[in-house]
Amino acid sequence: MDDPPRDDAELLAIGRFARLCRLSIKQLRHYDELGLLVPAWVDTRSGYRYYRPEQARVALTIGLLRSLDVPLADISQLLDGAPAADVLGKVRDQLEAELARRQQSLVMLERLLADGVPRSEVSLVQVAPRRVALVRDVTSPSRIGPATSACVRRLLDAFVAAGQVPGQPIIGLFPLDVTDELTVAVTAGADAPVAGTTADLLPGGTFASATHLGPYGQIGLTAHALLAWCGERGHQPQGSLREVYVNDPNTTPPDQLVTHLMIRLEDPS
Amino acid sequence: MDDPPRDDAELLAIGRFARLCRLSIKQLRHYDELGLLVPAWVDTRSGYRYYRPEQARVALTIGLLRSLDVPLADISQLLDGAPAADVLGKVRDQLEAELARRQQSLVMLERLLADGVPRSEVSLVQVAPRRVALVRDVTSPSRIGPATSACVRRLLDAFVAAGQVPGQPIIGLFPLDVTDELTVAVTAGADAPVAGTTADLLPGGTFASATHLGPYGQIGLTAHALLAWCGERGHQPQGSLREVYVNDPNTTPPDQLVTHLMIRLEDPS
DNA sequence: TTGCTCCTCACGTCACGTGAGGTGGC
DNA sequence: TTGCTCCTCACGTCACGTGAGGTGGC
Repeated sequence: MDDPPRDDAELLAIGRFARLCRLSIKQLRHYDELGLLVPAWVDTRSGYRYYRPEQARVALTIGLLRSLDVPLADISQLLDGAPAADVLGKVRDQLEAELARRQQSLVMLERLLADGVPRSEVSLVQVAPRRVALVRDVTSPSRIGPATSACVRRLLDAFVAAGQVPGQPIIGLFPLDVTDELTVAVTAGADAPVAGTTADLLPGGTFASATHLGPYGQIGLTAHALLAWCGERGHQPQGSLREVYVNDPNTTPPDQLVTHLMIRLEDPS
Repeated sequence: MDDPPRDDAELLAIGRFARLCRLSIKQLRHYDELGLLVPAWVDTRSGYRYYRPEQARVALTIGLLRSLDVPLADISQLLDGAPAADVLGKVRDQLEAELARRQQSLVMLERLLADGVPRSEVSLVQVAPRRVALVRDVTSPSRIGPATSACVRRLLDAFVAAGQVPGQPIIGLFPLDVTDELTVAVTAGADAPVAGTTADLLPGGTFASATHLGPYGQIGLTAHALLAWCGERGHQPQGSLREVYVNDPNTTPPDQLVTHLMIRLEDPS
């Protein structure tokens, strides 16, 4: 296998082939190492790589997919004959999720640019335990918004179906740890069990509380201020972050939505 | 400086501080190394890092900015007192550009999912040299679309102002090498010079030609097919990629736009 | 003392870009 | 032969995560 193939007049050294395919020499060497695009012939004594013109199509396809940020591992699967619908479908879904996240980041950045890092007023409040009907969902960080509104709808529907009236206000519960998978829950006051919901008891105690004014998408900023307040004082927040929804987002413009954010502090010992 | 500060009752070991700030221990150590967030005191014999509760606010701010993908170098500048408008403004602009690029990638991916990697029909055509009036602009890859339409407008305006009629069709010229900064040009036939434009002569010769049907944003796919055709045959494309605009995008729906893509091949020797 | 916490390396990630230092090909 | 092309390391990028192996603190 040390002999060049017969029609070696057609063979191109890596530099010419790279120009033909608009790839860098380093890229071609990298794709060779990965077995993604192996030269038609390699001179064993010099190590020189030689390509065939027909390999240009694959090379250009790799370049096209890379320009769309498709990872090499996925390109590899495609070239190995994996169904494009599966591989590219997955890539598209990931890209969509990433885009949604970045859009949110952009909105947050604009707000930070306009108002700076927030320093909301924080107060300590005593809260009594509360019997509630609860509905929950497991979701990803980027889908907190939709998942929460879906929970609210399910909760209110359950009250209607049961012929009961939800106790105001509606309160959302969110874990403080940021993980890939998190559980959001939405509650409303209920003295008797409500079918299709879980009966739960929200613990009382001392809470740190800050008020967020504006769209739900920016609650993170006020949560940051609240956590900073707790941290500065050495308080270790307990349990989950509570969001007390003061208005109905269906009838209130986003800029005027009022939400109380609350975190329970450890019991004094 | 080896003694702990007086009020060491307030000092927190890295683990407690990390939980307080929702950062990982590894992150805190990293920020220490970078000088971004230095512990209030470090035990020189054990190497243990100790933080003060008041440092939680800075730590949380770093976490907030990181969750928006602000690079540590920019966060560092912000903490050093650089104007937020400058630093975050730059970050926002970069994010916007990145978002636009990803949006385009998403559209391309959808099209690839629907139709697969394109294999357009390619033909060889002889083209005569052509006297043209030319308008050009230097832009970035992500702004090719807007930059091109701006050139078309400037070109047509120049013809109107000069009281001359542009020779059909309008042809765009694009470099084949992908770089950060590229020059796009738009031309229309003109026998006499037109004020506000450059007189130029488009060379004739043998061209490989493929026809793109659909929105301009997806011309890249047909260009890929055309380059693949050339590459397979070992043709080294010369000069720039020509786009011959057959329709007026103001009166034709994007899905029905017809564009001929042409690349000049080397002269037979 | 037992565990738990913390420490410092060192390596991996992803897809290359950028030299350094040397040799092969025409 | 002169240059030009190509070669193989090796290191850097960015912000950490993940062990390995060991020690300090209460």
